[in-house]
Amino acid sequence: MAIRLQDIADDLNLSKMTISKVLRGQTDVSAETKARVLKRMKELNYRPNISARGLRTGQTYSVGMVVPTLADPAIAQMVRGMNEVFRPASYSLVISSVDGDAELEEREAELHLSRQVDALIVCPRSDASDAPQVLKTTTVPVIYAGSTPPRFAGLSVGLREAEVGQLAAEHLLERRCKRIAYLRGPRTAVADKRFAGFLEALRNAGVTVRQEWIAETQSSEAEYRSGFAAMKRLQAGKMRPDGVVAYTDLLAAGARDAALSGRMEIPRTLQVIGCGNVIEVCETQVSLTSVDLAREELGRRVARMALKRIEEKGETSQRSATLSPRVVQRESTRAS
Amino acid sequence: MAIRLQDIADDLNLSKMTISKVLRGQTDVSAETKARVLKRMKELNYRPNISARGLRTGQTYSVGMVVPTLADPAIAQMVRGMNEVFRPASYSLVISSVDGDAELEEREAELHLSRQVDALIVCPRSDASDAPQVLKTTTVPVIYAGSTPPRFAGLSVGLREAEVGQLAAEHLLERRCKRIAYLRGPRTAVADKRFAGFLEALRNAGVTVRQEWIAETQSSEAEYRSGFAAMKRLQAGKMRPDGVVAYTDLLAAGARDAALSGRMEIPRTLQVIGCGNVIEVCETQVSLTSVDLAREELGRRVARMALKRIEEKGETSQRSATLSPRVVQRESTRAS
DNA sequence: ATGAAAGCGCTAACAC
DNA sequence: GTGTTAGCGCTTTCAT
Repeated sequence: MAIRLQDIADDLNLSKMTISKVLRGQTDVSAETKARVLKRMKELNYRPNISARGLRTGQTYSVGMVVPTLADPAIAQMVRGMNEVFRPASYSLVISSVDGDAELEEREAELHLSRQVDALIVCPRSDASDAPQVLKTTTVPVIYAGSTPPRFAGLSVGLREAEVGQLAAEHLLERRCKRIAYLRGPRTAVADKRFAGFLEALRNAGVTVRQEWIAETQSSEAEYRSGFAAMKRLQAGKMRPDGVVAYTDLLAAGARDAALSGRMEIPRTLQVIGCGNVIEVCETQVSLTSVDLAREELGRRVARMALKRIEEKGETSQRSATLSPRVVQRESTRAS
Repeated sequence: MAIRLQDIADDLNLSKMTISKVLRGQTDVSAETKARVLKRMKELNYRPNISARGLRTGQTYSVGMVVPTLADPAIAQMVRGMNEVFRPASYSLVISSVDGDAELEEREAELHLSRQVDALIVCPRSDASDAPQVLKTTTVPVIYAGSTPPRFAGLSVGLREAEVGQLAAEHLLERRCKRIAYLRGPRTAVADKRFAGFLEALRNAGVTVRQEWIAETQSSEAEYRSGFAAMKRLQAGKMRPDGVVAYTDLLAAGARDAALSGRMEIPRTLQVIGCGNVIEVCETQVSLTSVDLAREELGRRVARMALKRIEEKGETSQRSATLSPRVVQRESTRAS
């Protein structure tokens, strides 16, 4: 077995209490003793048993996180933001990925609670209509990251999704686009909100929305191809769009490449804007203007909220927060 | 506080031992009692405290994993493979991302040990020359995933990196390429091995390697642009390559797009092959042939190795394993 | 400044 | 089939 407090105590003819005090930086230990203890700890490669400590104190300094998938740059960004806050506070983030499986999400959330996390962060699956059951029966703080499922009355940090569509539309309108197409993406709550924002911006600008320019795209697989195909279809119509808003950067990239492979020039005859601001995708070819979804900031906010809720044990002085997206301009739209 | 075994025991006028037995599926409990207990557990939303159990049994059923970054599709694939093995065995994978920081890697590994993981999996940073110090002073099984750092004498599951370069070269040679360029990527051990394999394949085929076709590319940032620029340079030379092997898919994509934007046709006048088989990157434009790095299988193997090592407590009947890559053909190279 | 006792929630080993 | 005792490694509380 590994080295324990007791071993060090025996070794130094002290009680384990004294060792424990040194370990936790208590001040009522003589400097000399403290030095001896620390030295021996190093030598023996002592590592405190966090489970045991947690059992005693009721705090594990770990925060659970449930995400639909790890293969999503947005998640990686959020996690980076969270760690920025958690690490300095000595908390660890324990992530589990559930591959979009609702049942697994339930099980993993439960597992986290069993492991005594101090808080639980949930990134809802895109099609989630409800929070996992477990979360309703726990006193552990739960925070939603990205959006709150409709029937969950808890804390969350979200993004003004409607603004995403709105900003994208306004960006193109400011650049004199008159015929703006939209690549719709999946039929999820998030996608619907972005689309609604897009429509509203056009309406506010007095620009008509033509049904034929609202392009349905395939499911999340093969997004690029889906965007490519949709753009080809749009180009085949008699009225060609002079601007495209796409639900994701990959859709936008597909649309861009379809346009380039046709007769279009970007941004001269067609301007394109995506969502996500995923650099690996945006910084290609004629680079893509994109709506940044503030994932890192979102991660930071969620983490800070979690820490606060952990501290205040019970009374909840807190409110959910919502962030705004912003446009990052690149070559696929004009400068002014 | 949460519900404990004791609460259920009190509730049902049983000893907590009986409850514990039901919890763990022991058979020496009457069917009737068992049913009552299970029912009450459900009702009260009882969740066993895994820390406490771990403290007692010395097993936490969690496996730590340290990765250089989460924003890497290869990692996501490995994790999927691991979970495929771990979940059915009731183990959880606890991942921490260290953003390529050696010191952080050390700290996170230590943290995992403090949290009493049953095994530790490490994905070495690309520039790692040595394993974290902590790992030398622990009895917990440690397994390297992807490659073993030079000075670490432990278990690992790796990939025959030289074969990656070799397969790529052979793929192009079989397709009648005579003038094969190579986009080299960063100066890491892995990149060097792939390059060595590439050189060997050419030598075996009696094809000369021209220095001017070995293109240095920028650091990992902006890979696409780097590949694009490198290809432009190659095209500007008097002897133009008729085939390109790139260290990553993103480099390959950049090279492909540079070629397409010039006078080249792919695969007719230029054939391109990348490494990584990242679908989001490969399935674009003229889709990219790529060397698949068997990440999911690697994850599975690592996980199985971890479970075995956990079981056999001490004696180590095991040897490291090495997997082979394989080529996935797409449009950027010819059919035959 | 140091230490003894008790107990966090659970389970192994053994009675009954 | 059920219960008792002891203890995993640590910290809290209170003596000394």
